Amino acid sequence: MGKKEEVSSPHQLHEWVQDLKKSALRVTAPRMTILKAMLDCHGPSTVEEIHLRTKRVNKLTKDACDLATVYRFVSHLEKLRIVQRCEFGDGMARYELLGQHGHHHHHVICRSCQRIEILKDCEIKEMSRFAEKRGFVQISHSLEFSGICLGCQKNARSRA
Amino acid sequence: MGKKEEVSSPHQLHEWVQDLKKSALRVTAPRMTILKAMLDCHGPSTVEEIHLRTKRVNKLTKDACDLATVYRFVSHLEKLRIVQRCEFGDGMARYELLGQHGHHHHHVICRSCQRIEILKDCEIKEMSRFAEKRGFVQISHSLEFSGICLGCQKNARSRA
DNA sequence: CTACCTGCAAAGACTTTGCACGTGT
DNA sequence: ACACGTGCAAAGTCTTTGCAGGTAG
Repeated sequence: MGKKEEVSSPHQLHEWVQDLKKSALRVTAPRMTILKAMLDCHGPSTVEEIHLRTKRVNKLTKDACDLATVYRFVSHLEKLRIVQRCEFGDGMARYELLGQHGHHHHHVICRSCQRIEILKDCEIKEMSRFAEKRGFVQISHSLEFSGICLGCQKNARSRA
Repeated sequence: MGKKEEVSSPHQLHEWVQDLKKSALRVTAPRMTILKAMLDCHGPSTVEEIHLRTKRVNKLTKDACDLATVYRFVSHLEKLRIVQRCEFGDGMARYELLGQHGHHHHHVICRSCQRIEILKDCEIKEMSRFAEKRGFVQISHSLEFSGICLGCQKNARSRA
């Protein structure tokens, strides 16, 4: 009511359908439901949460699809850069639609209730302050980079 | 040979023994071996890697202790802030001694060979450049904060 | 002597995989 | 038609836990 609902869902959906087709991925009922479920999730969600939402989105009492299907599909969506995978160190991956809050952003999670909030700024000190302003205490963070190192680049070249 | 070996291991060990005693944790053979094994690991290591090193450190052919013992002990070490836990999003936690390279630092991991390098600077742009200078390509990063949110602080107070 | 620690084995949690059947294109 | 997607169940990883016997303080 007071909150803005996700806008342009139909538009978003249509765009994703194009992305799937471009990548030779098929547009199926379970996949559409998963996309709708993810639109319905506000923020990074575990595969199980997404799976639960497929039930709700379809207004069904039984699951809209198998949990394995969600796992397989979010993995595709990650490669297509439609979702980003987030790790909070609590043993399960979370997936979040990109484009909802701009590309490549980060989060604060409450170690007690697991609620996740979004940080828009991308400067580490700014972001830390952001979390403080929201009243968080005992703030810690983890920052890890990944890439392909020199050695592996050379190996790849010599294999080619 | 060319590289500096870990200095003051005996001193380090003695310090940790004091930390354990202060926390009413017992000083046992398996625990000493795990600490030595961690000193022998240069950088963040998985529990399995640490476990393997306990064999080598003791020059034994059989395991110096059970894998479960390593899990239980590193968890203690984390609470004592003797080690820090790192997550690289590949499904297993890594543990690294603090104090070896200064407190609270971050890493680059090669997505291909899993080799981990240490980043000393703590400014995100600087760090990204650091990884580039080392020849990494396709660099991405993940940054997540955690803390205790306002709601949970209030709940904790009202429960007290 | 007592509380804590350990090894062993089993269970748990999340995720991946194999396979036969179904379905987009 | 045929490759791709799906459900189901089983297996795979990493990690945690229960318990009986052992040990530090």
